[in-house]
Amino acid sequence: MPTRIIRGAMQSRLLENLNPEQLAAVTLPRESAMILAGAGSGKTRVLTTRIAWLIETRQVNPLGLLAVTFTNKAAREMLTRISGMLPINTRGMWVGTFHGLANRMLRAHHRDAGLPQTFQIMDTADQVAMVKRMMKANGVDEERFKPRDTAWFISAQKDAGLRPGSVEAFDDHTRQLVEIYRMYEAQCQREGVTDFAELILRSYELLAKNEAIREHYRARFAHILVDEFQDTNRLQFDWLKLIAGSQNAVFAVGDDDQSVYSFRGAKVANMRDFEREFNAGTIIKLEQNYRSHGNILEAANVLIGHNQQRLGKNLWTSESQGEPIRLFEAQTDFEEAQFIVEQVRDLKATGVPLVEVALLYRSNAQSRVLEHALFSAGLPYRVYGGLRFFERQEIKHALAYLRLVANPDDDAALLRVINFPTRGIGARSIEQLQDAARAGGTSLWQAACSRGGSKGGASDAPKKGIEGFVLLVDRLRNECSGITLPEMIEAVIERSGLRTHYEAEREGADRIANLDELVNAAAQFSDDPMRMLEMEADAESFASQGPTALAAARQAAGTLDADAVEAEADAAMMAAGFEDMAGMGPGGFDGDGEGDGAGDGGTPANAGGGVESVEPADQLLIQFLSHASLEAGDNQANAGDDALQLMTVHAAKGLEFHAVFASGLEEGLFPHENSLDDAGGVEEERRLMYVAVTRARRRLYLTFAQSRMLHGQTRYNVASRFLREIPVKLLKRLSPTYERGGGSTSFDRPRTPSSYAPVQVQAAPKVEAAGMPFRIGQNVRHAKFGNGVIIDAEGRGTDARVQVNFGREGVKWLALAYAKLDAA
DNA sequence: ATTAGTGGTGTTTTT
DNA sequence: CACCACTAAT
Repeated sequence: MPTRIIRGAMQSRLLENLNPEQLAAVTLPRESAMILAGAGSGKTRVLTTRIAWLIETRQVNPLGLLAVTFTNKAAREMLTRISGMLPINTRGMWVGTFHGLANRMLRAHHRDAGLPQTFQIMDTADQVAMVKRMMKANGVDEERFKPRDTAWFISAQKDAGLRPGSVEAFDDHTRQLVEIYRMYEAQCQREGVTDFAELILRSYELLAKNEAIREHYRARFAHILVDEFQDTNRLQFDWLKLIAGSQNAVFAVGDDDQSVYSFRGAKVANMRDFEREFNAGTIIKLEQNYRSHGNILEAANVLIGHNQQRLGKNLWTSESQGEPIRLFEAQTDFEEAQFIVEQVRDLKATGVPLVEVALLYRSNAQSRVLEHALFSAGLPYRVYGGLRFFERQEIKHALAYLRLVANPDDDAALLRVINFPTRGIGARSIEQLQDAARAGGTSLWQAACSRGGSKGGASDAPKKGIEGFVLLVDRLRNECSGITLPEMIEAVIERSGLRTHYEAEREGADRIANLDELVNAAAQFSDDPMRMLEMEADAESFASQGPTALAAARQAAGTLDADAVEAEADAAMMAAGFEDMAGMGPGGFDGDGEGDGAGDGGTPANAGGGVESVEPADQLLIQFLSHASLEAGDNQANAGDDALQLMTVHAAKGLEFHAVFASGLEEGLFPHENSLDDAGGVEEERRLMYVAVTRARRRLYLTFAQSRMLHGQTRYNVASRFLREIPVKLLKRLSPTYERGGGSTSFDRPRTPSSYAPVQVQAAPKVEAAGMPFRIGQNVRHAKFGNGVIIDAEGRGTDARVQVNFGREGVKWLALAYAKLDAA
């Protein structure tokens, strides 16, 4: 076969239509580099084309590169695009999220990492529950140390790479937190569970401590590519450094203007530090935007220009100005929703598919009103975020039973279901169990077994309940051997009594449906080709456990031996038209070739067998549970339908739409009030706004409401400062279809920085007929605080007091007898 | 010992 | 409003 000709043709096709900067980035030599990629500048394209180019020009074997993203969606997207560009099988490639890849590495080397093969991953809720248990057990004051905050503290330490012994505590409070951290950590180890941050920290430590493993991965991954680099935290930064060593090239793509995850430990400073710490030779800026029309882009540029802390970058487009940005001021959140419904209908009527329309908001709570309006209007929509599938309580209950089947020492799982459905085990019994477990240094499960079994004696009622529970789980475990994953879940749902329980519940129909959906999800997962990725990781674990283990694995696995793996990899290469690469070691540089191959061989279930006598079906179960933790799943099923897309601005990062509605643009909401006091908080909110604006290709709506129901009460807000930062010439004011009288509004007022106040409400309710000259919703002026709006009032005559929202100056109660307030 | 009912509290963004 | 912790009734 004339390989050279094919290769030449493919190469030119790959690099077609790249602009000079993109081309330079894609074809950089093997050295670390930072690509400063603005919104819509073809970031993902550059990343994936670079991967394809490296493979296609034989600079690297597909298995010799590592590509890291933050979201599962981004990882999937990358794999899809790569397979679209090259006729290769992406299976087995290390492309995934930090957490996913760390998990994969830990599964492969669980012994060296000090974890049981069956280790589970707790989500945030589990983590908080565990912290709470630790605090209770050790008599920590729950008033002074809130479980949520403490869990957050622990994660933050891990994100910084700090174990309890390394945290610097200068005050009692911190010392106590560290103490809880220490207990938490010990408990996790006892139970064989991890949390999100632990995956990466543990993986980091594994690489740091174990030279053989470190060198293995360093030899393998000649090219490391990182997406959304601005979102990396310190630990992830160090993790990358460790894998890269001094030889491997790290291709980092990021945009400091889109850094919106500092609350989760992300450090924009990592982008600056990269150059120095990774010896980056090159920095390339991608500034041509291919997404948005001129007006939208200009608005984004001006907006982000208000930030001081920037690496500096200015997007441009060759597109025309396009439509003006539409601005709508509603009186209420309800009216805002109505307006959006109208506009969406118009868009739909002009032929815009609803999946091309996004409805964005700052916080999940805002989706309710919008959903209500859309539902009433009969417009199909899909909400991202919020409570996701695997986070629903019925799903977590079912999964907890499965977790116990996989690992009975998982205390969190046990506590979740030991009395659900209720079987007469109350707080007191559980407490006794916990005492026994602590005394014996065992898991709750072990305590439950000895309690139910040996300690016969008195005819305790709780003993019966616990005994029944132990029996149930044991029976489930027996039943689960030798059946498929969906069958296991079916068995759990039936035997545990979950189905019966929810059938009896008034609102249980949805929950039953979700449980059935879980069985479906498991069936799909069992057939999912993506899952093979994980399978292969296990094949690798044999390799890294040395020749003896490898030999054992070969025997035990039957179909899987090193030769088969290599044959498989070669076959894939041949199929891809890379016959000259077949037989080449991974990475194209090293020669170890330690079974870094795909290992399904047509009998995937066998790949995980051997070594620790974990049954294939159990292996699948463990993978499914990891999957459930790491990818919480979407929360609504009908993904294929043409539906309006509802999501937070955070969730929208990386996406683009024909039309975008950014709603709730009010002071206190966006920018969010919680972010106003900390340094850099507003700048991060502004970056978030920048993300929202740059999602739109052709049409952008900015909406806000003067009053809004939030947490059960009406709040009177003023227009977001971000709206004022957008040049008026780019905006077009819209009115609702039913024209309300003219009159100035908060948006028309003089744009002094401190006047984020006024709102005009036409029919404000009268509070007090006599002795109260002001009405709720009325605009007022105060000599010191500036313009504001009345949001509450009480008393009359000389006792009369009003509560005024002065926007940036805050919300204040003022006594009319003293404060001189004028109607504005 | 469990459950149902009540009252207080607090709220961003997510792998 | 939604979630928790606590209390009173079973």
